[in-house]
Amino acid sequence: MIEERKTLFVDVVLPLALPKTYTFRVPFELNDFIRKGQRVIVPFGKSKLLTAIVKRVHEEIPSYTTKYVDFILDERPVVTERQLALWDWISSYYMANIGDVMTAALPSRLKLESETKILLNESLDYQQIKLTEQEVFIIDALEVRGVLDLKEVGKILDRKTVYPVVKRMLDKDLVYVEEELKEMYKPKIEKYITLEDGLDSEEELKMAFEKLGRSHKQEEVLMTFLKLSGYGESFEPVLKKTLLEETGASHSVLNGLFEKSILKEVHEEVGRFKIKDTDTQEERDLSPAQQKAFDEVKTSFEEKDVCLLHGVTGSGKTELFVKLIKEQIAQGKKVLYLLPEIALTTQIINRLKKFFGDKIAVYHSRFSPNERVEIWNDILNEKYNKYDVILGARSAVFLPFKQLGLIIVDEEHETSYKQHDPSPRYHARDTALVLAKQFGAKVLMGTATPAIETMHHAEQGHYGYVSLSERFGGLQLPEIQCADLKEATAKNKMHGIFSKYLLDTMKEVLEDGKQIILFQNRRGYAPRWVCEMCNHTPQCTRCDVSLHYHKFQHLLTCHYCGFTMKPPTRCAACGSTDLKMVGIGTEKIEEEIEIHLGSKIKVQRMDLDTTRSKYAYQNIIDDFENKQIDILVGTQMITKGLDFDNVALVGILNADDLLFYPDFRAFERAYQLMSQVSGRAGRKGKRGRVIIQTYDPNHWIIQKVMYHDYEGMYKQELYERKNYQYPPFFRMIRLTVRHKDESRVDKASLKLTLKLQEKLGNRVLGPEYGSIKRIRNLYNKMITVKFERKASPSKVKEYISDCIAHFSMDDDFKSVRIKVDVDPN
DNA sequence: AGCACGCCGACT
DNA sequence: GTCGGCGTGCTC
Repeated sequence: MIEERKTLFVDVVLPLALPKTYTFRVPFELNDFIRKGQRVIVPFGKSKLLTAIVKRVHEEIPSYTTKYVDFILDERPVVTERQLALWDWISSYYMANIGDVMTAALPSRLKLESETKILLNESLDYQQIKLTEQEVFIIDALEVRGVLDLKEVGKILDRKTVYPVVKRMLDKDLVYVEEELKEMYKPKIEKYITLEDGLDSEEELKMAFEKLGRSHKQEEVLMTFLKLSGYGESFEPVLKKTLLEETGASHSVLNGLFEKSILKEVHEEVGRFKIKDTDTQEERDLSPAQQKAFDEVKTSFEEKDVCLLHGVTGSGKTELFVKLIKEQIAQGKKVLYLLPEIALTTQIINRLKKFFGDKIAVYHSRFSPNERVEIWNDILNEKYNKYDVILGARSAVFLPFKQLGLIIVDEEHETSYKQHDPSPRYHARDTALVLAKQFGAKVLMGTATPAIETMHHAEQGHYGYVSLSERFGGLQLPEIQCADLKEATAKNKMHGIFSKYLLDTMKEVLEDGKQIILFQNRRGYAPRWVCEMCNHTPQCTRCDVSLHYHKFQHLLTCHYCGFTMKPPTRCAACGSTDLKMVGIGTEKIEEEIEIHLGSKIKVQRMDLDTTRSKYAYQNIIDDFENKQIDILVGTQMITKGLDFDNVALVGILNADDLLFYPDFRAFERAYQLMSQVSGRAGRKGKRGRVIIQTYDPNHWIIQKVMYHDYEGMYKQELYERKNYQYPPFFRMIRLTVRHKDESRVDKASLKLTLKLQEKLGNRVLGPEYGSIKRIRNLYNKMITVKFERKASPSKVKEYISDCIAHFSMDDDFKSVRIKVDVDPN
């Protein structure tokens, strides 16, 4: 009997900014192998081959002629059905192209493209490995040319489908993809000293000392080494540089120890040893307050899927999380633990690693593509059951989970959960709710200062609500005071940027041997270069902003497009040579501290500039913890989940910058930020102090911060939101119209607004320029749509899409780009 | 996102 | 006369 062959088609998602899926025909011989969720190689456009994800397999013959699927990359799907459903949700809710969602969701290593370049793995001896004929061809070519892209590989092999070959070679580690190589060689290598292998016991170490004989220098170096490495407790290799500095010994002394096989030199990526893992920690009993909260969370989960844990800073939310996670693990379920900006939260990672050892995986965008695919695959192949807990930043919601039981959203209020720039502009907290729903999993949100929206959901009974208002160990909340800058200025009591009150308190605290954190908001007071004659400030050539001055590099830079220039010697406007620097950047604060407190005080800045490298952040934290720094000066960054024991004072240099800027969330954020910063003061023993410098000490937000009155802040703010029709009562969608021609932006945005208003009426606001009129040479105007929460969001979105489509038909506006941001921050 | 097709300025 | 500028449209 002849079985009829089926003609199969697949709808695939392409990793491009395309709104829809594309249909390809499946070659008969692949009929039995094609599966939803697999990666396939498809020809696209004139000469491109792309990695696509199969979204649907079907037999519906399209009205157009299709191309054929070139190759199936995977035996089994790499994207689960649930993930595809989540992609769809994100795509429709956030009005993003499905292709953009794929780009964001899939680790780059899973996306081979025809321009992907491969390089030889130099560390292999090819003579020793059995190679196929094709592999020999490619390796020979690579030895001559160094790099080949996949098209070139195709030419060498004289065939179109090169992926199977290349993929096998990648799997066998014969070759690397170019970006992986970059990752491999990018890390700075530093020399560390550690004990020679086999010197594990004290016995053996004793023998080593005997071997030294009368060499006092060597003995001294070894002793210092043991001290620095924390021998006996938490042993860690010591930086070679540190050891030599510390002992003042010459290199030859160290060489002596190498020769005697006592110490050895290892070359490691900077900071590699900083992550302490595997020394697991026994969990501590919960305090009565914690236990009560824990029980309440569990009770709430019996009825509701989502619970808000409102716990003041230092109340020990983490321990509670740990206990909940353990329960999930015991039931064979996995847990996703979301954090706002993972690079800033190594402390939490380390703490959790102590509890879960290597059953915890960390996933975020700073990891190399290799590491990311590894974690992806380990989660996908549940039979390995490698990880129980996934700790990650927002992109971790895209992992191929199988058995999710609980999602923890830590610091739920953080705005960095919302992806701002490339589309999809998704909110990881809200996406996590959808993800949890797919699994029937629970969501626990933890924060000391819930977002107004979240609190409102809790109040409405959509979420459970558990409060943990007692700080662990009976610690008191810090005492918060204001320094009235208006008064201080009038009475001539300002010392540069410091009020006399703050300065005096700082002196007091330092004399006491305690540490200080100074907080400076970046907004507004960035250091600039200004002409004394005409007040002109150098501007970015591509954006309508003043350039910021970086003293260290002596450069003016644009924070929007990255443009840099040397500070001019004469004013571009009037030609004067009288130029000066103004503004309080963290650099300036550093100088002022030196002026007012002397140069002996050790100050460290912590901002985007000083933490650019992968481990710089952790190094600063460590130094501060080890009391090598007296005063830590920083921006937002220092507010995030850092626990220091010795900080007696937190100073907020100018609170007004936080308060007065045009954004409906300004007050909420100011409150969150100030209480978050305040929480850094006083951990063990004494009550911490916080001094807020402001021109308006009676401002209601400042008052709420001073009295730790979240409840009051929430009520007041909710009232305002209701009055002015903002979230949580109204939904918002922001459209940005962009073009390099200013008048065209004006006309286009007006036309679009009018079109939108046809049906939405006064729910459409704008168009108006944003705070920065021009970015990267593009003028941008914003239109905001606000609509009632009870209205159908999908209908409104559909209408907006129609308006945009209709508007783009106009010849004048074809090149005008429109960006859509649903639930903008 | 690329890439080709297509219509207007400074060069041999 | 041509080379090439980037504006616009399409990709199963």
